[in-house]
Amino acid sequence: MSNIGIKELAKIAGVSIATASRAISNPGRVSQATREKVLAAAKNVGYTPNRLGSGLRTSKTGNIIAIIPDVSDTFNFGVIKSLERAASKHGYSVLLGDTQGLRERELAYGEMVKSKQADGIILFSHRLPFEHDTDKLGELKLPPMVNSCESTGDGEIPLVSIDNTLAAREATQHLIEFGHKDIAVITGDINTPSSKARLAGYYEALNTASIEVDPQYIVTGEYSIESGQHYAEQLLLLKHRPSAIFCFSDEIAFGCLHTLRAHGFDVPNDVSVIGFDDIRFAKYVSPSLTTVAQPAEAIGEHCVNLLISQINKSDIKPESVVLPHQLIIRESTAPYSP
Amino acid sequence: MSNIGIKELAKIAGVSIATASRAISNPGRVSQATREKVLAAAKNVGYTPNRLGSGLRTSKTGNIIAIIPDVSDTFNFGVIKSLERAASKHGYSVLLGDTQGLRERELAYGEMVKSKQADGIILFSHRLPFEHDTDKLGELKLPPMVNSCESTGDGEIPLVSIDNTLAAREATQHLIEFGHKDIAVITGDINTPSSKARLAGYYEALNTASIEVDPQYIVTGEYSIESGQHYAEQLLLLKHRPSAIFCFSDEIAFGCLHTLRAHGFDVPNDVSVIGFDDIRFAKYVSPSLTTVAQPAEAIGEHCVNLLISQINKSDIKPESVVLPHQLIIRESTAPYSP
DNA sequence: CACGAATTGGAAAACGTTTACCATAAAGGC
DNA sequence: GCCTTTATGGTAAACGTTTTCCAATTCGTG
Repeated sequence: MSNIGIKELAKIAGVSIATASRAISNPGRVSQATREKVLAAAKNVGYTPNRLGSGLRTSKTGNIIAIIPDVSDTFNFGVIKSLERAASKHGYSVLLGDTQGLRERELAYGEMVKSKQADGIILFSHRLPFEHDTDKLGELKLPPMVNSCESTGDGEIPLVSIDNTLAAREATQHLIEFGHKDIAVITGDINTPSSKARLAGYYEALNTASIEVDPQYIVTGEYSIESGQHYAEQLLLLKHRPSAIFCFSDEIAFGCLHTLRAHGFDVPNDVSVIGFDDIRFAKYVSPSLTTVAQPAEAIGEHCVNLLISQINKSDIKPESVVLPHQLIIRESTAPYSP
Repeated sequence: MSNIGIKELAKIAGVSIATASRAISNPGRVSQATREKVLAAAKNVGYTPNRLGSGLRTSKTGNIIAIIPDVSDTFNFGVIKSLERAASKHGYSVLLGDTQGLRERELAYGEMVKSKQADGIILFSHRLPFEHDTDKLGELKLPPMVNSCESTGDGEIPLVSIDNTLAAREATQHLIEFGHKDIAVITGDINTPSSKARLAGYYEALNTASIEVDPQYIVTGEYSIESGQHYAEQLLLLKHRPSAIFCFSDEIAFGCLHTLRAHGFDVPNDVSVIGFDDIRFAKYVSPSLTTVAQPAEAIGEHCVNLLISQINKSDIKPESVVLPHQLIIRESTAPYSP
């Protein structure tokens, strides 16, 4: 069982333990010949460096922890996949931290950098995973960290996201251009910056078109199918029903479509529905979903790059990056027909 | 920056370094009073044990690596989520290992136990992530490992799954009971044990009902929407079209539904479609999908339990566990109408 | 009050690696 | 052949923890 260590490897390769280490890790002032000799020996005897040993010495783990309120959200998942791929390209691994919205678990995952289980954090939430007094936030010594899609809003943590306000405005404008005036929204958790920003975009579009906002048409929900299912019903109960519904995520839209269908409404002829995210299933449902595409892949990549640059030189706080979105028009939206 | 260590903690708490350690970690022959004293001091000064240090000493990382061919498969994802939750309940974290089907990456992730980045492996694939000669498999000293849903088939690794053959037989029988005789299947990757087993179940059902198997109706695909989309077309091109299609995953079924719809076929009146997995979206698509539910949550939990029991006593090879499935009849299947 | 049991202290080894320091050896340029 | 690079060897300290070994102390109970 006892695995071979670098000491034995050195002996077998016929070099000193110092050169063996130099040959395995990079910082190599080792001749090409000896490096090959060592590597060959390592392969031969099946030597694999013990990361705990090297980590203890270098204070690096090679892990990144992704802290996510809900891992099974399909959009988030796309980002995670891309995260994993990008991380592994740089020699990092991704730890999954599904908080289920529980503060206790947020804190536990937030500790992982301090406890040297990870070198940095990619945060999918607007809540900082640390205990802190809101007034003296500046005093908090933050570990390397990047916000994905949701911002903590303190300006300390670089954010990778699209321009949610603009995207939502465009989505709303699309409906307006189709002649809709009674446009409802079902938001995600209204505490999230993404939902707030999208709501702002919705207002902007209505204002620009001089359409009065009917507060009844604004329903604050959650980012989930069930939420879409439930709040769509609420909208159908209104005396004056909306002719279009802007859902702040595709999952909400799916629930919404389901409810509409269940009550005999035809989409898009009776009601137009537009989603947000462009998850994998959006184009396969019936009717296929008009939605705002977010570049999940690029988001993941940028998060990793920004995080690693912080890990390498901790004094640097990289700039936030705004990635392009795209309105994708499919079958679930149609011109208004009275 | 310099974090406090257990030495300083001991001094602050006014105890010896030995008792401090005993108080923090469990194996506690420490009085309740001193334990509390130490814990209070730890909380006070913000002490968090360095996992690299303790890991190096105990040879435990507290990590589990999940090796998965395709992380974004929605069903797998459900298992992963449950994995994460169960693992964290036991103090473990989950590392994500998306191999994208690449041997190179499989091997890299397989090494992680040896390199002490993880204590055990949960494998979502039938391919062993190690270099080995197929003939002397027994010589391979396997790390703690559990198979999720797919088996490597060597009997060395406990498997957590449903009875795929039985489940597929029941699904096929459901179609037969609806009067269908021309029943096609679109399989997943036919190299996977799950697809093989499901195909066997399909045969069994047809044989039992004395229905002759038409090889044209058996299409070997992949577990993906695109595959379903593509191979459904192939089935539609047959001179004598099937009246029902059994898809070996819900994603395949989604693609299949999409193609059928695109070509003007009505589901279930023209063609019945049945899926497999019961992913979250299955009941929300239109028509809602008849499918075989797999207990993703229970699968994840059992995987973790089996793995941890191996980690704790490595001489034990736990038994495989077969979990119950359930045929869920929704709208996408209907009695045969000529 | 005495005696066994339970708890704590002190010191140090061990886990496996990287790296700094210095010495030595080989290689190359003049 | 001398001198400067360059490559390597040897040794040892450090990273932070757990744990062992004893010895010393306190505690509870009769």
